[in-house]
Amino acid sequence: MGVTKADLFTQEQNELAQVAKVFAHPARIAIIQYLLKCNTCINGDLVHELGLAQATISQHLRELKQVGIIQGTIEGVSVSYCINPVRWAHIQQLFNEVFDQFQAPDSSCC
Amino acid sequence: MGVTKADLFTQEQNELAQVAKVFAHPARIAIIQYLLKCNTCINGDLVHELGLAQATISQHLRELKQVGIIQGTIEGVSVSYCINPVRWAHIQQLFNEVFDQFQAPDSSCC
DNA sequence: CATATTCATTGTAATATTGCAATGAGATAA
DNA sequence: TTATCTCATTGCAATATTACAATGAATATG
Repeated sequence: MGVTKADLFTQEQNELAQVAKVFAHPARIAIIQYLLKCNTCINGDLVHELGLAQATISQHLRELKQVGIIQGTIEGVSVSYCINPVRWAHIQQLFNEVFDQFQAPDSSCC
Repeated sequence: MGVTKADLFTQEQNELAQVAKVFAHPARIAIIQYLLKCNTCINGDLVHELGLAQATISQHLRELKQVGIIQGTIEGVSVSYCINPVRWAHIQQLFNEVFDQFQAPDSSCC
Protein backbone atom coordinates (compact mmCIF):
# COMPACT_ATOMS: atom_id res chain seq x y z
CA MET A 1 0.00 0.00 0.00
CA GLY A 2 2.90 2.35 0.43
CA VAL A 3 2.75 5.07 3.01
CA THR A 4 -0.75 5.45 4.38
CA LYS A 5 -1.83 8.13 6.77
CA ALA A 6 -4.36 5.98 8.62
CA ASP A 7 -4.68 8.55 11.41
CA LEU A 8 -6.29 11.03 9.03
CA PHE A 9 -9.33 8.80 8.58
CA THR A 10 -12.16 7.39 10.65
CA GLN A 11 -12.11 3.88 12.03
CA GLU A 12 -14.96 2.96 9.69
CA GLN A 13 -13.07 4.20 6.66
CA ASN A 14 -9.97 2.27 7.66
CA GLU A 15 -11.95 -0.91 8.32
CA LEU A 16 -13.76 -0.82 5.00
CA ALA A 17 -10.48 -0.16 3.21
CA GLN A 18 -8.87 -3.11 4.94
CA VAL A 19 -11.72 -5.43 3.98
CA ALA A 20 -11.77 -4.14 0.42
CA LYS A 21 -8.06 -4.86 0.16
CA VAL A 22 -8.80 -8.54 0.63
CA PHE A 23 -11.11 -8.45 -2.39
CA ALA A 24 -8.53 -6.51 -4.36
CA HIS A 25 -6.75 -9.55 -5.73
CA PRO A 26 -8.17 -11.99 -8.28
CA ALA A 27 -6.60 -15.00 -6.55
CA ARG A 28 -8.45 -14.21 -3.33
CA ILE A 29 -11.69 -13.71 -5.21
CA ALA A 30 -11.13 -17.06 -6.90
CA ILE A 31 -10.58 -18.66 -3.50
CA ILE A 32 -13.79 -17.11 -2.17
CA GLN A 33 -15.75 -18.23 -5.21
CA TYR A 34 -14.38 -21.74 -4.88
CA LEU A 35 -15.54 -21.79 -1.27
CA LEU A 36 -18.96 -20.47 -2.28
CA LYS A 37 -19.25 -23.38 -4.69
CA CYS A 38 -17.75 -26.18 -2.61
CA ASN A 39 -18.37 -24.96 0.96
CA THR A 40 -15.10 -26.43 2.14
CA CYS A 41 -11.62 -26.86 0.77
CA ILE A 42 -8.02 -27.46 1.74
CA ASN A 43 -4.90 -25.66 0.61
CA GLY A 44 -4.03 -28.46 -1.81
CA ASP A 45 -7.36 -28.14 -3.63
CA LEU A 46 -6.66 -24.50 -4.36
CA VAL A 47 -3.10 -25.12 -5.49
CA HIS A 48 -4.51 -27.56 -8.02
CA GLU A 49 -7.42 -25.30 -8.96
CA LEU A 50 -5.64 -21.95 -9.32
CA GLY A 51 -2.19 -22.93 -10.55
CA LEU A 52 -0.30 -20.92 -7.95
CA ALA A 53 2.43 -22.25 -5.68
CA GLN A 54 1.47 -23.74 -2.32
CA ALA A 55 3.20 -20.97 -0.40
CA THR A 56 1.33 -18.34 -2.37
CA ILE A 57 -2.07 -19.91 -1.71
CA SER A 58 -1.20 -20.25 1.94
CA GLN A 59 -0.38 -16.57 2.10
CA HIS A 60 -3.67 -15.57 0.49
CA LEU A 61 -5.56 -17.86 2.89
CA ARG A 62 -3.86 -16.16 5.79
CA GLU A 63 -4.99 -12.73 4.61
CA LEU A 64 -8.55 -13.97 4.17
CA LYS A 65 -8.40 -15.43 7.65
CA GLN A 66 -6.96 -12.25 9.12
CA VAL A 67 -10.01 -10.19 8.19
CA GLY A 68 -12.19 -13.05 9.38
CA ILE A 69 -13.84 -13.78 6.05
CA ILE A 70 -12.83 -17.43 6.28
CA GLN A 71 -11.95 -19.80 9.10
CA GLY A 72 -9.82 -22.94 9.16
CA THR A 73 -9.98 -26.01 11.32
CA ILE A 74 -7.35 -28.70 11.58
CA GLU A 75 -8.58 -31.93 10.06
CA GLY A 76 -5.94 -34.54 10.70
CA VAL A 77 -2.98 -33.69 8.53
CA SER A 78 -4.76 -31.00 6.54
CA VAL A 79 -6.64 -27.77 7.29
CA SER A 80 -10.23 -27.37 6.21
CA TYR A 81 -11.29 -23.83 5.26
CA CYS A 82 -14.78 -22.40 4.98
CA ILE A 83 -16.55 -19.05 4.95
CA ASN A 84 -17.42 -17.46 8.28
CA PRO A 85 -21.16 -16.76 7.95
CA VAL A 86 -21.34 -14.07 10.63
CA ARG A 87 -18.39 -12.14 9.31
CA TRP A 88 -19.64 -12.57 5.75
CA ALA A 89 -22.94 -10.90 6.60
CA HIS A 90 -21.14 -8.10 8.42
CA ILE A 91 -18.90 -7.37 5.47
CA GLN A 92 -21.82 -7.38 3.04
CA GLN A 93 -23.57 -4.88 5.27
CA LEU A 94 -20.46 -2.74 5.48
CA PHE A 95 -20.34 -2.38 1.72
CA ASN A 96 -24.06 -1.90 1.28
CA GLU A 97 -24.16 0.85 3.87
CA VAL A 98 -21.99 2.79 1.46
CA PHE A 99 -23.70 1.67 -1.72
CA ASP A 100 -27.21 2.38 -0.42
CA GLN A 101 -26.25 5.88 0.64
CA PHE A 102 -26.26 7.04 -2.93
CA GLN A 103 -29.33 8.68 -4.37
CA ALA A 104 -29.19 10.11 -7.84
CA PRO A 105 -29.58 13.90 -7.64
CA ASP A 106 -32.69 15.47 -9.22
CA SER A 107 -30.82 17.23 -11.96
CA SER A 108 -27.55 15.98 -13.38
CA CYS A 109 -24.94 17.74 -11.31
CA CYS A 110 -21.91 17.37 -13.60
CA MET B 1 0.07 -4.80 -6.40
CA GLY B 2 3.30 -6.61 -6.93
CA VAL B 3 3.49 -9.37 -9.51
CA THR B 4 0.03 -10.54 -10.46
CA LYS B 5 -0.72 -13.42 -12.78
CA ALA B 6 -3.85 -11.91 -14.24
CA ASP B 7 -4.00 -14.53 -16.98
CA LEU B 8 -4.72 -17.25 -14.43
CA PHE B 9 -8.09 -15.70 -13.58
CA THR B 10 -11.38 -14.95 -15.27
CA GLN B 11 -12.26 -11.53 -16.59
CA GLU B 12 -14.92 -11.21 -13.90
CA GLN B 13 -12.43 -11.97 -11.15
CA ASN B 14 -9.97 -9.44 -12.50
CA GLU B 15 -12.66 -6.76 -12.87
CA LEU B 16 -13.96 -7.19 -9.35
CA ALA B 17 -10.41 -7.11 -7.99
CA GLN B 18 -9.71 -3.90 -9.86
CA VAL B 19 -12.84 -2.24 -8.53
CA ALA B 20 -12.16 -3.46 -5.00
CA LYS B 21 -8.68 -1.97 -5.19
CA VAL B 22 -10.25 1.46 -5.53
CA PHE B 23 -12.11 0.93 -2.26
CA ALA B 24 -8.94 -0.39 -0.62
CA HIS B 25 -7.69 2.98 0.57
CA PRO B 26 -9.30 5.09 3.30
CA ALA B 27 -8.63 8.34 1.42
CA ARG B 28 -10.62 7.13 -1.56
CA ILE B 29 -13.44 5.97 0.70
CA ALA B 30 -13.41 9.38 2.35
CA ILE B 31 -13.65 11.01 -1.07
CA ILE B 32 -16.58 8.78 -2.02
CA GLN B 33 -18.35 9.50 1.26
CA TYR B 34 -17.81 13.21 0.81
CA LEU B 35 -19.39 12.96 -2.62
CA LEU B 36 -22.29 10.94 -1.22
CA LYS B 37 -22.90 13.76 1.24
CA CYS B 38 -22.31 16.77 -0.98
CA ASN B 39 -23.10 15.40 -4.46
CA THR B 40 -20.39 17.52 -6.01
CA CYS B 41 -16.95 18.73 -5.09
CA ILE B 42 -13.72 20.07 -6.50
CA ASN B 43 -10.16 19.03 -5.80
CA GLY B 44 -9.62 21.99 -3.47
CA ASP B 45 -12.56 20.99 -1.25
CA LEU B 46 -11.00 17.60 -0.64
CA VAL B 47 -7.54 18.98 0.04
CA HIS B 48 -9.12 21.10 2.75
CA GLU B 49 -11.35 18.26 4.03
CA LEU B 50 -8.83 15.39 4.13
CA GLY B 51 -5.57 17.11 4.92
CA LEU B 52 -3.62 15.53 2.10
CA ALA B 53 -1.56 17.40 -0.48
CA GLN B 54 -3.21 18.58 -3.66
CA ALA B 55 -1.15 16.21 -5.81
CA THR B 56 -2.17 13.27 -3.66
CA ILE B 57 -5.88 14.05 -3.89
CA SER B 58 -5.56 14.54 -7.63
CA GLN B 59 -3.99 11.10 -7.92
CA HIS B 60 -6.78 9.43 -5.94
CA LEU B 61 -9.38 11.22 -8.04
CA ARG B 62 -7.73 9.89 -11.17
CA GLU B 63 -7.95 6.32 -9.90
CA LEU B 64 -11.61 6.76 -8.99
CA LYS B 65 -12.21 8.18 -12.45
CA GLN B 66 -10.31 5.36 -14.13
CA VAL B 67 -12.71 2.69 -12.86
CA GLY B 68 -15.59 4.99 -13.73
CA ILE B 69 -16.92 5.41 -10.21
CA ILE B 70 -16.76 9.20 -10.53
CA GLN B 71 -16.76 11.64 -13.41
CA GLY B 72 -15.38 15.14 -13.67
CA THR B 73 -16.48 18.09 -15.77
CA ILE B 74 -14.58 21.29 -16.33
CA GLU B 75 -16.32 24.16 -14.63
CA GLY B 76 -14.46 27.30 -15.61
CA VAL B 77 -11.17 27.19 -13.77
CA SER B 78 -11.99 24.20 -11.63
CA VAL B 79 -13.15 20.61 -12.18
CA SER B 80 -16.40 19.43 -10.66
CA TYR B 81 -16.54 15.78 -9.64
CA CYS B 82 -19.57 13.61 -8.93
CA ILE B 83 -20.55 9.97 -8.72
CA ASN B 84 -21.46 8.19 -11.94
CA PRO B 85 -24.89 6.72 -11.15
CA VAL B 86 -24.83 4.00 -13.83
CA ARG B 87 -21.40 2.79 -12.91
CA TRP B 88 -22.26 2.97 -9.22
CA ALA B 89 -25.21 0.62 -9.68
CA HIS B 90 -23.09 -1.74 -11.74
CA ILE B 91 -20.40 -1.94 -9.08
CA GLN B 92 -22.93 -2.52 -6.32
CA GLN B 93 -24.36 -5.39 -8.35
CA LEU B 94 -20.91 -6.81 -8.97
CA PHE B 95 -20.26 -7.07 -5.25
CA ASN B 96 -23.71 -8.34 -4.38
CA GLU B 97 -23.54 -11.09 -6.98
CA VAL B 98 -20.73 -12.49 -4.88
CA PHE B 99 -22.25 -11.70 -1.49
CA ASP B 100 -25.64 -13.17 -2.36
CA GLN B 101 -24.11 -16.39 -3.57
CA PHE B 102 -23.42 -17.49 -0.04
CA GLN B 103 -25.87 -19.75 1.73
CA ALA B 104 -24.99 -21.11 5.14
CA PRO B 105 -24.57 -24.89 4.92
CA ASP B 106 -27.02 -27.11 6.83
CA SER B 107 -24.45 -28.41 9.26
CA SER B 108 -21.41 -26.47 10.34
CA CYS B 109 -18.73 -27.57 7.92
CA CYS B 110 -15.60 -26.53 9.83
C1' DC C 1 11.55 -45.29 14.36
C1' DA C 2 11.66 -43.64 9.53
C1' DT C 3 9.11 -41.76 5.77
C1' DA C 4 5.53 -39.26 3.56
C1' DT C 5 1.87 -35.79 3.53
C1' DT C 6 -0.01 -31.26 4.40
C1' DC C 7 0.35 -26.78 5.48
C1' DA C 8 2.65 -22.50 7.64
C1' DT C 9 6.61 -19.53 7.87
C1' DT C 10 10.81 -17.28 6.43
C1' DG C 11 13.62 -14.95 3.25
C1' DT C 12 14.14 -12.73 -1.10
C1' DA C 13 13.47 -10.60 -5.74
C1' DA C 14 10.34 -8.21 -8.68
C1' DT C 15 6.83 -5.00 -8.91
C1' DA C 16 3.08 -1.74 -7.19
C1' DT C 17 1.31 1.88 -4.18
C1' DT C 18 1.46 6.11 -1.53
C1' DG C 19 2.59 10.83 -0.76
C1' DC C 20 4.50 15.06 -2.01
C1' DA C 21 7.43 18.93 -4.10
C1' DA C 22 8.07 20.83 -8.35
C1' DT C 23 6.49 21.86 -12.66
C1' DG C 24 3.17 22.17 -16.57
C1' DA C 25 -1.27 23.49 -18.75
C1' DG C 26 -5.48 25.90 -19.23
C1' DA C 27 -8.70 29.51 -17.89
C1' DT C 28 -9.79 34.05 -15.78
C1' DA C 29 -8.85 38.79 -14.15
C1' DA C 30 -6.45 43.10 -14.01
C1' DT D 1 0.26 40.91 -21.55
C1' DT D 2 1.07 39.61 -16.81
C1' DA D 3 -0.48 37.62 -12.84
C1' DT D 4 -3.39 34.33 -10.52
C1' DC D 5 -6.14 30.37 -9.79
C1' DT D 6 -7.11 25.39 -10.22
C1' DC D 7 -5.88 21.13 -11.36
C1' DA D 8 -2.96 17.40 -13.73
C1' DT D 9 1.48 15.35 -14.41
C1' DT D 10 6.21 14.10 -13.46
C1' DG D 11 9.82 12.38 -10.71
C1' DC D 12 11.30 10.65 -6.50
C1' DA D 13 11.73 8.24 -1.86
C1' DA D 14 9.52 5.30 1.39
C1' DT D 15 6.80 1.47 1.98
C1' DA D 16 3.63 -2.51 0.67
C1' DT D 17 2.34 -6.44 -2.12
C1' DT D 18 3.03 -10.62 -4.80
C1' DA D 19 5.09 -14.94 -5.78
C1' DC D 20 7.96 -18.67 -4.77
C1' DA D 21 11.92 -21.79 -3.14
C1' DA D 22 13.44 -23.54 0.98
C1' DT D 23 12.62 -24.89 5.41
C1' DG D 24 9.99 -26.06 9.62
C1' DA D 25 6.20 -28.24 12.32
C1' DA D 26 2.63 -31.47 12.90
C1' DT D 27 0.19 -35.66 11.79
C1' DA D 28 -0.24 -39.96 9.69
C1' DT D 29 1.59 -44.50 7.54
C1' DG D 30 4.71 -48.31 7.04
